[in-house]
Amino acid sequence: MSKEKKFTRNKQQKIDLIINIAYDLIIEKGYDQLITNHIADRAKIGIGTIYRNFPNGKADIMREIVNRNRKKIVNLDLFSGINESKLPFSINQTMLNFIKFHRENLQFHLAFEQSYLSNKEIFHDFKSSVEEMLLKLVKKLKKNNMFENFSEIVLNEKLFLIFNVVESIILRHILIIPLFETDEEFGAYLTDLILFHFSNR
Amino acid sequence: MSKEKKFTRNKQQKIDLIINIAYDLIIEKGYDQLITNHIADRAKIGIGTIYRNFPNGKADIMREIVNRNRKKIVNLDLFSGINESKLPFSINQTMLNFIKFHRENLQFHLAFEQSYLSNKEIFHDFKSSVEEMLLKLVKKLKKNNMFENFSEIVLNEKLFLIFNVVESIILRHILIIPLFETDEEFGAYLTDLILFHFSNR
Amino acid sequence: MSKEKKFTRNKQQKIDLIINIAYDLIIEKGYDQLITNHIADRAKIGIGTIYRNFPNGKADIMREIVNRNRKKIVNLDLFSGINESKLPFSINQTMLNFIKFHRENLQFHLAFEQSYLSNKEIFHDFKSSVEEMLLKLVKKLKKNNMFENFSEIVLNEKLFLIFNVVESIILRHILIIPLFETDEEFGAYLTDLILFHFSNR
Amino acid sequence: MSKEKKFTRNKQQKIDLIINIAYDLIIEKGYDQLITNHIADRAKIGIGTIYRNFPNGKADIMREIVNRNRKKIVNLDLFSGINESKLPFSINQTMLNFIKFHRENLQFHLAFEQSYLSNKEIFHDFKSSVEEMLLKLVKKLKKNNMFENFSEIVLNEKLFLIFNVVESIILRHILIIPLFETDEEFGAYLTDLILFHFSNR
DNA sequence: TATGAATGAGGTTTCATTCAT
DNA sequence: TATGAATGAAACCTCATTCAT
Repeated sequence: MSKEKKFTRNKQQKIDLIINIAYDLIIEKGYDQLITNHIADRAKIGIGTIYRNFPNGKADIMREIVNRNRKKIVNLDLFSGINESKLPFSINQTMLNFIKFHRENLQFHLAFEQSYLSNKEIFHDFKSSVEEMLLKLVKKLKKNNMFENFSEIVLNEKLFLIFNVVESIILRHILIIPLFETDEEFGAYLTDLILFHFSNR
Repeated sequence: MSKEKKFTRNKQQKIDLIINIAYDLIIEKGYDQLITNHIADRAKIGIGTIYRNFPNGKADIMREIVNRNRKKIVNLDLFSGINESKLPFSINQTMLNFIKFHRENLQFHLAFEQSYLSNKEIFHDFKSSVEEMLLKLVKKLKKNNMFENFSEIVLNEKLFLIFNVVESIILRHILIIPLFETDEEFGAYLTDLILFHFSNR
Repeated sequence: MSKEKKFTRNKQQKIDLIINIAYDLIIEKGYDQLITNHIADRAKIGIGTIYRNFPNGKADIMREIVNRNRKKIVNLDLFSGINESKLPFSINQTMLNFIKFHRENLQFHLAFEQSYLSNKEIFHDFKSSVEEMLLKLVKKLKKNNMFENFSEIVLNEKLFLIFNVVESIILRHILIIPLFETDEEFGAYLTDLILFHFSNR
Repeated sequence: MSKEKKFTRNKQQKIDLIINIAYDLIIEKGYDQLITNHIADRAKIGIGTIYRNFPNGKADIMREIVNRNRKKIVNLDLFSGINESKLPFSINQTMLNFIKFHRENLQFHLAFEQSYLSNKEIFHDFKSSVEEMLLKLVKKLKKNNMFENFSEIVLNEKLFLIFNVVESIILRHILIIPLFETDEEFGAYLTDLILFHFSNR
């Protein structure tokens, strides 16, 4: 097979290209500087091709980006390392990872916030994402015989609350106002906070 | 009764008018739909008047709006009702007010978030606002002989953390994903959360 | 017969149209009254088309106009009729043509001056134009065995000086202050002046 | 008389202030960047005061600037040093001064050209200036018994031509395209050129 | 199906001039 | 008479979207 061989990219490849380039541009410049023409230029495709594949332009593209990158926004997988037998330690580890994870995906998170502030629809996908991932997480924990004193429903509720609380605090810390001087302190605080949720409340 | 005059001369009045109309427009349409020409049209003033008073247009206007409406964003006054002798109750009241307050100022908060995501400068004012108000709050509580087992510095730190944590959770609940079904439940949760911060941590 | 079409697609045609209309407008109103919107209006094209083809607007357009009309500014071809065997006469003819040429292109010359007084870049093209045309002229004269007592380099230098001197005097005469009452007198003076440059200097 | 004493500037002082500041601004930024509001700002007077004294704004101001600075544009005084008994030398000196003079007033000359290209009226004053100064110069030379073989009228005509020719060449050299490598060469050339005008022509 | 030239509404900003105070 | 706030036409330019090819 010669490397010279040029093949016309098929539909799916074009879509992938558009999404990837749009993602890069968002990280580089932010959501409000995401210009459809720039995407076409950098992807070396016609602007028409973008509109053929994403009839509502920018909004559709962002929606697809969010769908493909849910894990960069939500990622409940990180919580699956929690181990009841060594709770504080495993939670602490999880939190440190969670903080790190948010720091790494800072730009994307910013863009995501920007986009859903002006386009609520993007948010639907996010919500169902959280619910779906949470369900999986609970199933997994239960399979590992964790938190047997909580019913599946209660565990689901608890984790849902914890996830949202922890995430909003981390985002505030990273995006808005630093609340702790080191990640270690911050992680310790979040660990305490989670344990508080599992206490007699 | 004055005749039809081509010009009306009152700088401060014009500035106020611009700010008020811009505020209304933001509430109605959001920050990215805040258009200088629309402000001028609705205020029935020349577009030049806006740029005379706000040389950087939209950015300057938003900054001034934020400055004038800090209390709609931060408002730590609400916390001054906390009474150590009947802590749970007074905190609960405070939280209910705090939730209500955020719900009332939802649109503005949204606009504020939108604006500082694309214009970091606006944020400086917010930060110093928080710090300043916090200082006042601590002084007031101390004067009323509250929390005597905490030094002023420690109390300041604690309240800073509590404020940010509570606020980010409330905003997530209101703007993004509802975490509780009723405000009473939510208030109760936040109360517990605050008490946790005052426990042996 | 084509139906009414919303878009007409012919990049080069559009570019030519823009340039031609801009040229006309410059002749009519001068460089500082050349407004991108006016060009679009008169050409019945969208303003965006102008900015697509000339990203820096007016400056780019003027630059292209100057490039396309170099001969209306410089035109050393006129000098190629110089015949050493009947020098005074051929020079005189050349000068009369040169004067006439400048009078015909007066408005454009004015616009050109206006434009390069506020936009030095436009000038680069002019300079290289002069040099290039001069080189061609010298080659041509040499091929016709003219001015054999001057080396190519010396002839080039002499003609460069003569061209600039003559041109600046003609422009002063036409644009600023009339120096002679008739073109014949003026032509005779310029002829003498050129001969002076070919004398023992 | 106390230095504290504040006196209201009278009309003439205001006019002078406006003219001086406008002149400075022109030198700094060029004619098309001369903004009436900037003049008022820098002069610390109201914009209304400018329009009271110069009802046609910018145009009137430039006209007055030109009137007051004729000598920076024309300055035939420089020619009064010409001495028939040592003609080449005195002309050469004059030319070197003339070149230097133009170089020093380059910015102003540029602004002057810019202004009269878009406002021909400014030019009237210039023309009469040249004529008037020329008349004085001729009278002076005659009084010193110079050029006795030319009638006053002829001398006037000759000097008028010489002045315009020399000036246009110098301006081309300085503003547009350098014609000589050193001022000495340039001065020598101009000297020859002037002598040519005084020869049997 | 892919292209990208063309569109033009809509945004920002400037600045000469007017006129109420 | 001096002021400078106010004006607003008019300039600039952007970019999501359409559609002829």
